[in-house]
Amino acid sequence: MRITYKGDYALKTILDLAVHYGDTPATIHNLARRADIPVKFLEQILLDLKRAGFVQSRRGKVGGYLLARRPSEITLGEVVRFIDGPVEPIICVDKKYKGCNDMAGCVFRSIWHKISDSTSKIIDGITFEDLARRSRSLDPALTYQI
Amino acid sequence: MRITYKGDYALKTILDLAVHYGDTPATIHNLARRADIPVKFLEQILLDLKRAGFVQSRRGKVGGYLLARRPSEITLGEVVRFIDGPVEPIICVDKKYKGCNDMAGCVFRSIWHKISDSTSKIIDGITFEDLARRSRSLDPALTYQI
DNA sequence: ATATACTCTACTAACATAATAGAGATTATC
DNA sequence: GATAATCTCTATTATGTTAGTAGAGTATAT
Repeated sequence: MRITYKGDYALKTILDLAVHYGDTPATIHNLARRADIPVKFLEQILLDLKRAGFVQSRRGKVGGYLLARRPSEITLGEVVRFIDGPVEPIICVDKKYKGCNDMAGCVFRSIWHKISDSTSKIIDGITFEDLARRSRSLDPALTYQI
Repeated sequence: MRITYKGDYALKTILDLAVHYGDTPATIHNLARRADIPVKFLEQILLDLKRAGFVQSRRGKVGGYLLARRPSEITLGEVVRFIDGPVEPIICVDKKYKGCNDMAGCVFRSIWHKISDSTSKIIDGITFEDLARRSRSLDPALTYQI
């Protein structure tokens, strides 16, 4: 698994929305500014996240983005997989992968599987409620921020 | 961490050399054929592995490649890191990474660190002697193969 | 000598990443 | 109903990485 800029930006944005869950919608502009993300890039990312059901939007004045689900119901793993793909270190299961002509006899497969497993255990056990709580305790100012 | 074709090929090749450790040198041609790797691509990979001290070569007739160290002294992690780079899922420590303006307040960092740790524990605890043994037990024919 | 093998540098096609650009659609408010 | 603020959507582009390919050169056992 590799987290790209896009993934990094998506996670930071969802965390921002989780920290401010219950508030008025956050505009792309503000989300971009707070996390230092190029506005036009974040536009696209938010559209993706919206189509996937992570966030919802409101148009027009007083518009912006909100989480579509409660922070406690969005895991880190879900978002990572949606943006950056499977956690497997190598896609030798995939039909497209030409490098594996000997699935049964491959001693590496069980190792890659073990790595996927341990990674999944970590990212699937963390929700954005957890992350928002940690974030608030690192910087209590966030709790009152509009 | 993502294993590329290059990494996959390097691991398979070193495993092949480990399984046949003590034999006469294996030619690029044979190594490539046995693992279904493009010959010219494997040439480059083996030169890299040689420069890094994993393998040694002999030129001319009866030439080929041998492991430069005992299989028990080469870990999976060493080879993976050499070919495919660090195991960290995101290089937010790196100076080049522009996405992190808030190292101290980032709740994700400890998570990425945890993932690197668990991955490292797996790949650094496995040597090519282990892998060769597993490989032989999966396909006993390999033990006697020239 | 010669065949067999490794050595080295350069080049390239395809794809992924990280944006940027610009026109369009919706809505609160005056 | 005009306007400003905001989201929506498609296209384009620059850069880097990956996965090779090409070809000329060097060493050595026989």
